[in-house]
Amino acid sequence: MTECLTTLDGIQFNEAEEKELASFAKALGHPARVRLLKILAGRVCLGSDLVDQLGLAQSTVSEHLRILREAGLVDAKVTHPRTCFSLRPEALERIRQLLGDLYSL
Amino acid sequence: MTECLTTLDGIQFNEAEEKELASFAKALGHPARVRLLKILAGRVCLGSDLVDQLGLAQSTVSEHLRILREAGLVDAKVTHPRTCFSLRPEALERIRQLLGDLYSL
DNA sequence: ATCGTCCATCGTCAATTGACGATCAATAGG
DNA sequence: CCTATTGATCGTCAATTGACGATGGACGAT
Repeated sequence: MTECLTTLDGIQFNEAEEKELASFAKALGHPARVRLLKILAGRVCLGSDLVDQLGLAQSTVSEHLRILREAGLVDAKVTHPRTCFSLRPEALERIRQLLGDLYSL
Repeated sequence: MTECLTTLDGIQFNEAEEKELASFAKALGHPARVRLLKILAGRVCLGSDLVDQLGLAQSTVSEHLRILREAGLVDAKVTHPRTCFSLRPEALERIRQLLGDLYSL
């Protein structure tokens, strides 16, 4: 245990927030998912012309959307036979907040 | 190609920025790395008492640090036999900017 | 020159991820 | 009831990740 410039004694970790941020980040950690968010940021809702936009197989896009939904970044409203996907801006705001907590404390 | 609430015609993608954000996010996408950043946010520099803090094997911590360094989130200055790790706040600022571009455009 | 310390790297293993085609479920419309 | 459409899910495969112990390299100090 060598020395640091300042003590390490007083650090308290917020494991919940660490996991929360990591989980958001993981969901964001793929270019296709970033692109999906970008598309959904502009327009309110989408069917799956998202598939056309991404040039990936339908099942692949569906999987990316599932990840984004599970992370809370995207919302899906089913109005059969279509599903409307939308961005959840609160989630992005939350990420910014968590990032802020990270290095301005 | 079904209908969207607004057109999809005019979207132009910035693939470089998408990859940049995804790459940052990927590096952030693990609780141990978030914790490392949290530690490095508070103090200027560290040896590897980081290992003690994380409770992971030295090689594992070293690997997490490598990922953070390669992503540009962390800086390492070698002053043998120690290495000083520090946060690169510009990187976090850049992430916030990329996030902002995502949903306020 | 040797030793100890610190950190990176290697090899390995299990687990997860990303992509795909194929299939399934639910509904609207004929 | 049948069909077409949309999107979720399944199974599979290769590739990547996360973790570890072991090893190696670079100093500083003895």
